[in-house]
Amino acid sequence: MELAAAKLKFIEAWGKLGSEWGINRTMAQVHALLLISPDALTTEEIMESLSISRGNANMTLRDLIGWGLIEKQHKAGERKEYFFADKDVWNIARQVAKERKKRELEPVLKILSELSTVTGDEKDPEFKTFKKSVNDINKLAINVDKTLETMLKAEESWFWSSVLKVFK
Amino acid sequence: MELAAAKLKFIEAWGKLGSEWGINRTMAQVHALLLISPDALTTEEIMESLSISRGNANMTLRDLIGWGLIEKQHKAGERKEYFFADKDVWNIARQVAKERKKRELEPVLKILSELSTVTGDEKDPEFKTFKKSVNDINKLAINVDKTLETMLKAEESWFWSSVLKVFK
DNA sequence: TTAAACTTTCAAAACTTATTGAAAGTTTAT
DNA sequence: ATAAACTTTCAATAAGTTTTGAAAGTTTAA
Repeated sequence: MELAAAKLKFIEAWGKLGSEWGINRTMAQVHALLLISPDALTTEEIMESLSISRGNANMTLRDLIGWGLIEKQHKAGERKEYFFADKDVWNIARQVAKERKKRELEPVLKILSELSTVTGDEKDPEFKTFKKSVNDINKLAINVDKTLETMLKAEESWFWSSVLKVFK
Repeated sequence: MELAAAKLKFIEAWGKLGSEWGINRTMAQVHALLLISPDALTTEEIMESLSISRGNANMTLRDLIGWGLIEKQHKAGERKEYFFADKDVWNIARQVAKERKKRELEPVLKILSELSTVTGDEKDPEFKTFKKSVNDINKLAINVDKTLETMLKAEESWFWSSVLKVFK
């Protein structure tokens, strides 16, 4: 396969994966573009490469910075802003895990612990079923949270060797 | 908190979480409703509880069956179909992991391994950067895949005790 | 200053996805 | 066979999300 075709395919696949996981397609595509680009790119170049508008490019770049996935770079003697992506895939995974944990898992944990406090008649099947489901989900969510916490602190090789030891 | 209020809150939270993770909100809500219901419910009851149309209820229930999260139940002497959810949270987690692995991770792995075969000039920074990113993502995805594979086969308590040993 | 270079904003439009509801289809009991 | 009970389909519509692009805002150099 040609490099140019491969790049397009990668950008498309990354965009599709993103949208299946609740991440805006364009955002995933811009990220993909920067991931495979050896140099930092300008807004103009990104607009051009992906055929997107200035407004869209600007907002998407802002969001990606918010996710900690890309950074601005200034080149001496130039006014333009350049953008580049962290190329360390383990950092990327951690960054995404960190943000989703904060934005989604933590609010859910909070609600679950609130819901765990519901009181009622232990003889009522409605109450018993509710309580059991909520408690079970709560326990699972706490384990997921702990695992993510470990991942956030860990070096890649150590993390995977630990997790994959499970196969031994 | 009252049981009735807690139920509503649970359904709402589950729906929101679902939509953040690329799962249709209504589908997540119907699942939540069945999860906390001690008895199987009819389409009618589900429509009523969540104020959704018959068509929507029917399609959503079908999708949930497709995901292996709920089942139809027939009651002796009744024509109506009843639906109930598997209440084992570990089974649910495995089922979701299994489906998403199949629907999303596997296609991506396939593309990544194709993209790994791109050939080019090792001196070209464009080529080097592309290759490195694709290879690194590929390795990470393979580890994720292996971990999910283990999870799919594992008992809950064994899986988490293995994974959480990482803390020792 | 001024104006060119560049960035940000946001209302309107385009696109995507979810939902409705009525009609068609199916099954069962009589 | 018929009709009642129930389920499924799908075209139309609504709701939600993303994108555009022109105008407003900002920064820099001269």
